[in-house]
Amino acid sequence: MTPTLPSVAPNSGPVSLRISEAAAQAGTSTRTLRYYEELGLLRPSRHSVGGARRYTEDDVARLRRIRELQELLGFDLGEIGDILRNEDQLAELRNEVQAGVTPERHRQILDEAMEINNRLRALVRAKQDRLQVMMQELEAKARRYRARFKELDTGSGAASRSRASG
Amino acid sequence: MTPTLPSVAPNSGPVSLRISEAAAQAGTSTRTLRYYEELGLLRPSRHSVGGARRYTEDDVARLRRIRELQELLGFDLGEIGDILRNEDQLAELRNEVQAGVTPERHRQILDEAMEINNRLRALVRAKQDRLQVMMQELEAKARRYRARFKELDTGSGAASRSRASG
DNA sequence: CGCACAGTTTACGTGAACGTAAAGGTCTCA
DNA sequence: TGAGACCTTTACGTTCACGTAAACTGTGCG
Repeated sequence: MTPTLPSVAPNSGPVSLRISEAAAQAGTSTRTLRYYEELGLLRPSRHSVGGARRYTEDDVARLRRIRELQELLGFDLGEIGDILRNEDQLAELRNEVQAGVTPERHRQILDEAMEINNRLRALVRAKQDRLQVMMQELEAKARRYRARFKELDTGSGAASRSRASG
Repeated sequence: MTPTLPSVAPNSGPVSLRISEAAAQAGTSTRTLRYYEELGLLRPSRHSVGGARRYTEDDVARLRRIRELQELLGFDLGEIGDILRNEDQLAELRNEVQAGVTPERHRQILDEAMEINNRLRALVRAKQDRLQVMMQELEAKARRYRARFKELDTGSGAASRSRASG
């Protein structure tokens, strides 16, 4: 049988997923997760006693985030690393793990985060605009196609076929 | 000097661009154009006497189309080839180069085009939706960042810094 | 305990999309 | 008639993002 997780209690604490499960939840492979870890993008929050990677739901969320930045915005993994590292710094500040941080440093990190945020939003807007243009072109084409279908149907008395619906 | 184009008349007929110019207009490289040609994606409409590639504005438009499908929708060059080939078939029909085409064949090609069009539109819509979600998340983050800036500013009496504007 | 499956590291392989260099041909101008 | 910028083909190189295989370890069940 497939080995169950080292469940201390039947279902307590943050649910730990093995690597194959985490990969499946994000629609990717175990190799990909190990590769991301190698690049410093995604570290499992925990390990089993034997050293096997155990992922939390937050880890999976981070993984999904990576995939979105990659597939949707077209960043390479290096750029994604830059983005994530900055957010991690910010998270560290919030957790006040770093009590001895100066307000200047705090402000600097916030500035960086804001700049990245601005760049991302600009990029998203740009993509949205381009997609809208493309969509309009596609719709125009669809209209032309439909017109040509009508032409064909009226031109010949043939019965209308199965047709992909707009 | 840079050799001028074999201008029969100062500026008549479809403007022919050399490969470097066409590449520049699409923001890519000459290698890329030759590669696309190798894959059957983009053939220059004309050649110089000596055999050099000459691209029309339509060729450049097609090139830009390829880049959009690649960068915006994430297709690989093989899939883009499928899409373009179908559209080319349709264009051939319009030009009635193929006079001996049966209405059945005509309808079949139109059906294929419509199906591709539907798939593309669905994909664009999906991307638009995902981008919108991402944008909302980014905006939420931006708001949190701004709140933290205020925290910092009121917390200390320091002068406000240069700040990235939202 | 031992089986079977999942996980581990290490390392080489792969496909896509070009980059780049070599060796030569072409086109226009001076 | 060069000079020089641009072009050609051929072919090997490169980067990214993993895939895949090998050899080994760990985990849970019967």
